[in-house]
Amino acid sequence: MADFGFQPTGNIFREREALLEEWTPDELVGRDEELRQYHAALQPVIEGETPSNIFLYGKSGVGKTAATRFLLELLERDSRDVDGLDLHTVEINCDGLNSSYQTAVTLVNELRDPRRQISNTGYPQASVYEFLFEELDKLGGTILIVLDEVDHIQDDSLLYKLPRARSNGDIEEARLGVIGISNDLNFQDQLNSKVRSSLCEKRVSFSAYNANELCEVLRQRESVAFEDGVIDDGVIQMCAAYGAKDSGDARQALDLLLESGDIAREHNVEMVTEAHVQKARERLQRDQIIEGIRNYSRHGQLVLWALTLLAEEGKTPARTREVRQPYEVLCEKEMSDPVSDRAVREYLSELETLGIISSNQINRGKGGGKYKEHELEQSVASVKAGLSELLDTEA
DNA sequence: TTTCCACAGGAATAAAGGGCGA
DNA sequence: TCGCCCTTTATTCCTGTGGAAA
Repeated sequence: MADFGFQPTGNIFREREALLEEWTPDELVGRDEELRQYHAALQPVIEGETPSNIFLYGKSGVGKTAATRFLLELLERDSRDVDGLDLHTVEINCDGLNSSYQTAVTLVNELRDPRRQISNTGYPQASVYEFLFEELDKLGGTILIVLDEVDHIQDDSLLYKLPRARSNGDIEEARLGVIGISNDLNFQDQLNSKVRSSLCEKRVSFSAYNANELCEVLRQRESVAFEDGVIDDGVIQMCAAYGAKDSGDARQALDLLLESGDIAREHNVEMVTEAHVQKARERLQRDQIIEGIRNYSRHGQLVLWALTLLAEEGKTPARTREVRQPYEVLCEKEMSDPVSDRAVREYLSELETLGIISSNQINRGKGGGKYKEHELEQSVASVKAGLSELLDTEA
């Protein structure tokens, strides 16, 4: 058997944490205008006034969450010097929370003692809101609630209630401000007009990073994260180019740099090269697929598997009914009944949202009709690797 | 200008499952 | 244990869409 003992290697990292999402830099690069607007929207807090509700929007990885953490840290620091200002911030990520109910439960548990947590089901909605307002009032002072990825909440109920809690008499002691963060640029339009006007009192739009800005961001982190001279020429540009291609996403570019460093360390080499970036990209794509469909129902995974088989045979883009044929064969092998056409359409639509496949609408007019064609957005090898890992673990 | 096609996707509804309080 | 209240996952039904063909 191989020797799995742990020995320190020649470490290329100085402070690896600087590439992680939770790390907040001393200075945010390339976000000056966004920070100026955001700062102005938070100003009432330090004046001791009721906070504005703020809505941040922009594609993923453009610095919305980082800017929030950066400014809230400063705000908390400076608020300590202001007499009579008692500031609290609560941050939750709504990814995986589909409803107002689940979000309210998460907020209650965030505010409560670990011994008094409530479960995710079983309570009437009104009781959960009652618990929430009770906890907020108990906390008192000025409370900023950050709802990251707020567009995942599929109903308006909580977003309607929170900004009105004080005027409706649900809370008496606390002053409440809601900061909603969304990757979905159309989210505001989908909101009920009353919710929109209260939740989006102040709006800050975050534009995508271009390749030059991404280079700046990566260099800033690289200088902290890595030892001097371990990054090969071209590695930063390559990560930035991939990030810019992925709609100006700094998070993906940073993940890519981190993974490249990890791969170099695994191979016990002293330099991170472009070859490591290539390898890291494949690994991240596979992980993205696994993460995206980990909690998917079996049929959702089979639909993706069916499209992958078609891609392997060079039969993509494929229309929905063409995906159905291999899907039914897979169901037969699994000895389970296939789901309806409607459900297959729903799965394909979700896979598109996850960025795992892309769908294109085709209209062939009279006699041909209108339909969608789907193809993989990631390489067949990555999808197969991701799917087999999931299907094997579940088997 | 109207017709037609092939779906897409919204809405209503059902079934199954889990936690809570009485 | 039972009824209630919530969830997720699915089905059925139905309307809307939009560009080529008639």
